[in-house]
Amino acid sequence: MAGFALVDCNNFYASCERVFDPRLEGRPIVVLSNNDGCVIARSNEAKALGIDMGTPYHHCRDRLRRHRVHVFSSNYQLYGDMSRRVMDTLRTLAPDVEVYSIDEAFLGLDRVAFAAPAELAIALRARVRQWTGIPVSIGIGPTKTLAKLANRHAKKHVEAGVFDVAGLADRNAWLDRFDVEDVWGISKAWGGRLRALDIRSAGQLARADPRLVRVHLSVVAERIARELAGIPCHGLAEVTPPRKTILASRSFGRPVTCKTELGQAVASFAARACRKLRAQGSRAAAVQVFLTTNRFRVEEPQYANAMTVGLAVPSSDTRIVTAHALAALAHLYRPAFRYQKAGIMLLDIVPAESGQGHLFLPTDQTVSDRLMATVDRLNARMGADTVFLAAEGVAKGWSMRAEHRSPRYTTQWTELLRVAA
DNA sequence: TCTGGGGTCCTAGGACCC
DNA sequence: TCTGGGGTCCTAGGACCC
Repeated sequence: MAGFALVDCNNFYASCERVFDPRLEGRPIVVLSNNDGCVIARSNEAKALGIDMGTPYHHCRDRLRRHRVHVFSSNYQLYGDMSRRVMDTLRTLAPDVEVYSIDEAFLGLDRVAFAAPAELAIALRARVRQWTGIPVSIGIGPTKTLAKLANRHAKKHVEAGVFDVAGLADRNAWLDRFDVEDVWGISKAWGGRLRALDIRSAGQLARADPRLVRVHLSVVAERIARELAGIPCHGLAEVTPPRKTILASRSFGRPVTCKTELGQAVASFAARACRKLRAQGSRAAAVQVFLTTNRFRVEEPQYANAMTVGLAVPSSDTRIVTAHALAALAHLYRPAFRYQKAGIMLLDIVPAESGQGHLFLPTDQTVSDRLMATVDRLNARMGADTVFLAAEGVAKGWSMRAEHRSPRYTTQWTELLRVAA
């Protein structure tokens, strides 16, 4: 049984909030981006009210209030943990799972113990719902791109939430019902260029000459066309390769002008990035620091800049990375600007064990590695920010806004769900 | 007052080498 | 008037995704 299934959690963030507060069932919900900036998730009821994805919160706040929409700040500790539970549940019935995003997974169908893919899908859907409380939709097809499209169909048009392309009598006619922009990987911009070639529907793209698509767009688009035609160009990527870049950045809850506060923010980002770096068993050989004013405030003076510094020896030591990041910040900082965002990116990432030494510097990292491992263990066990560098500061007046965050029910001892008070 | 964060891949062009 | 050819590596920018 070849092919792929795409499992996609329905309105994932909104569904996570509902799991822990069933009163929200049937009520409109939106979830905001970091810093309570934009709407990034909506329940079906909120979609029906015409709340668009990506709308700035301050543009729709009054409408949300009028319609009694329940508003949540992003709660990534909760969503990340719920995601892990969903993925673990999928693995109980499907041995080959590629976690594609926080709310999506591709399954390989070669080794599953069901007569038909749709039977597996129905069983999975029921089990995920029962074990985690999260509703999912499942699309099945001979390529990832077709499974994606099948998922879209399942979510919109199938009560059971499962759809298999193989059951179609006329796949071309089915594909013709989708706009070309509905296809995974075809954005609005590419859709426009395809329309100029008179390719308007998914079906037309599937039937187009892939070489023509390559000439006018790119090899990436060519693969999409081939996949739509049923020719697999992408396999299942079960093991996630280590990240090649690691980014940690945030918008500030209010404009920041003070160099000390910027330094504390950058130190906090460095700590987060280094934790991710160590978690995947890597070291970084370069650090980039960037900062920017608020580009939406056109009446204010604007400044954005970035600087990359190399490390003598690849490191995952928060102290070393922070020191380099702060040195870069000192070069970048200009007084008299109102900064809105800063961040750091770790680059030139290498496996920790294959670290090349330094000709003249001592490179025994045992002490550093043990210290960092201890810090990570403490923070994992006792809660984030139990131990941190003083450079991060403690007041954190620049922290992002999160005025509507629900409790972190599953990851913080102090925020467990209260059944009776 | 208020507009997210975190990734990947591909391509073009310049630097540099023989 | 004439001024090689072919390759690799790096980087910036642009495209896409959730």
